[in-house]
Amino acid sequence: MLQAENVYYPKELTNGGLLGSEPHCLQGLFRKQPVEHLAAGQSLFFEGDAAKHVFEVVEGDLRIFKIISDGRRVITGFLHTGDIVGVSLKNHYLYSAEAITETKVRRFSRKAFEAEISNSPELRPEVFAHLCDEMAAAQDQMVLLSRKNAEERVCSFLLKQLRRHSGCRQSNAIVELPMTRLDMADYLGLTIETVSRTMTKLTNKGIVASVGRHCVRIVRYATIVQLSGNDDEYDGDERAVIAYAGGKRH
Amino acid sequence: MLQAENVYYPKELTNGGLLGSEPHCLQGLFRKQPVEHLAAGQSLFFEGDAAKHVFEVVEGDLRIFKIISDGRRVITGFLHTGDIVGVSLKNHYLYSAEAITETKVRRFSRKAFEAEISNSPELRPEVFAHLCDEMAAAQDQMVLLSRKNAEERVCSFLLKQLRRHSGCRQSNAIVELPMTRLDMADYLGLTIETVSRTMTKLTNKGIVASVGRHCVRIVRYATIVQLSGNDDEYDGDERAVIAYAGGKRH
DNA sequence: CGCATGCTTGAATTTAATCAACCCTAGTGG
DNA sequence: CCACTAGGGTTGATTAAATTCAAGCATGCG
Repeated sequence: MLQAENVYYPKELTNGGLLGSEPHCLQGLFRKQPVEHLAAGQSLFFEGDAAKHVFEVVEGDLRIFKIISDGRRVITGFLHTGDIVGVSLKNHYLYSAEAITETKVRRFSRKAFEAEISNSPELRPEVFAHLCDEMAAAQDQMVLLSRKNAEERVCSFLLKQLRRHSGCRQSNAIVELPMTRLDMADYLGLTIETVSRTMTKLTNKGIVASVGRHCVRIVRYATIVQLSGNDDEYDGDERAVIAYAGGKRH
Repeated sequence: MLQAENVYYPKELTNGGLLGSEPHCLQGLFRKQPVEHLAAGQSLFFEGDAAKHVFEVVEGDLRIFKIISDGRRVITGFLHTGDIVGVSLKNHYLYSAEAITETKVRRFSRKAFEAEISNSPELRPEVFAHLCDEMAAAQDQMVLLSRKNAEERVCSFLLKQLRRHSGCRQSNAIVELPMTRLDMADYLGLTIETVSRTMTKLTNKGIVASVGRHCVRIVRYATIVQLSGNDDEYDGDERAVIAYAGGKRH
């Protein structure tokens, strides 16, 4: 089921184990754990499995997904270097995780993880912030899936990828898309054909430029922001309140 | 902006204030707070506002929503008696909250709330569980919005409402729908017309029976479960693993 | 080279959205 | 008490967007 069954696990660190070197960030907890390798396509865990570990992505990309009754797949998120997965759940994983590219992860027992957290007033706010970010992302995704058309979805996605990797917001930035078109489709609630057509359209309009299959250059950043349907101009503290009246219906 | 500006707020309770009567559940924290009344349609807080309070719904129903650029509204959830709102965020509310029916709430300062939490090893797991539930609900909603058709959405919604109020899962149960059809539509990512048509269809097929505008009787529970597209038969610990192959495409 | 996989493109179909009309009910006021 | 009204809800006809079905293209790998 899980790979890496032959990896050696050192005795799990309890809070005692970190005396004198208390980590000040979540990633720090994983520092001493051995790195495990996942080949592209390999599963890290499955929806419904007992949630025994929390993971840090050391390098690579994964998809997080759920499968419903008749085989339809919904990707609820992608993970990248530095991300942590497995915090926001109780006893069982709510979703499956699978490597997209070759990937390196570190794991930490949830039990020990929770012990560390509850004993560290330093770390607790960080976990809380992590959960809030996850929640905010989920809400944005609900907005996207609920009310955005294909073009808006794809543009939102490109921006998200852009901001994740580089903090860079300029035109001419390069966005990596390690996942397949099917992954994108299952994340955006579209079909592979619609994603493809939309990408082509953006390319033809000169808004992005294709750089091979898994890479895109942002040509007109401002246009993408506009097409994404997020009022992203205002992402500071103050936010314009927009009345709910007479807008586009859907 | 907010109503109840003329309500008297007692000095906010810090952890000291609860000596000798430490609450063992989140709702307990609010016990001493005054009850505020909201008329139907009144706002509790707005997306983007500084998140100064956490709220407990004492009685009534609210909608939680976001508005995007051109006025499109997305309802990300409904709140009912006993629910707590405002936990999973950092400095600003991520959404607006509005009373659907006449509603009573209690508020608690976030600062004091967080102090209580971080000083109570009893309460912390409860907050954590709350966040996990919120997260799980968000994921289910993403699945619904991403891959379910109108009928599946409406059936999923009816089941959710049914389970929320009564734990009752039988046929012939009555489901209250205090919200309008527009609320349902904006929650389910549909239009009001599609919601209406779908409800009519379910009624004509004898699966539900209409009991006035805001009420429905579940006639064939099993059928609704089936139509909801959730593999809800298995909600114990073990879960069937379903291969991702050859299912309905969308 | 030849195959497989992933991606693109085109045409037909389907679902839900849109546009438009009408109905029902609760609440108001004469 | 009844008529009127406004808001919410339903229903029908038409349209639009995305899906589905189908074919072909590109890239990478044995």
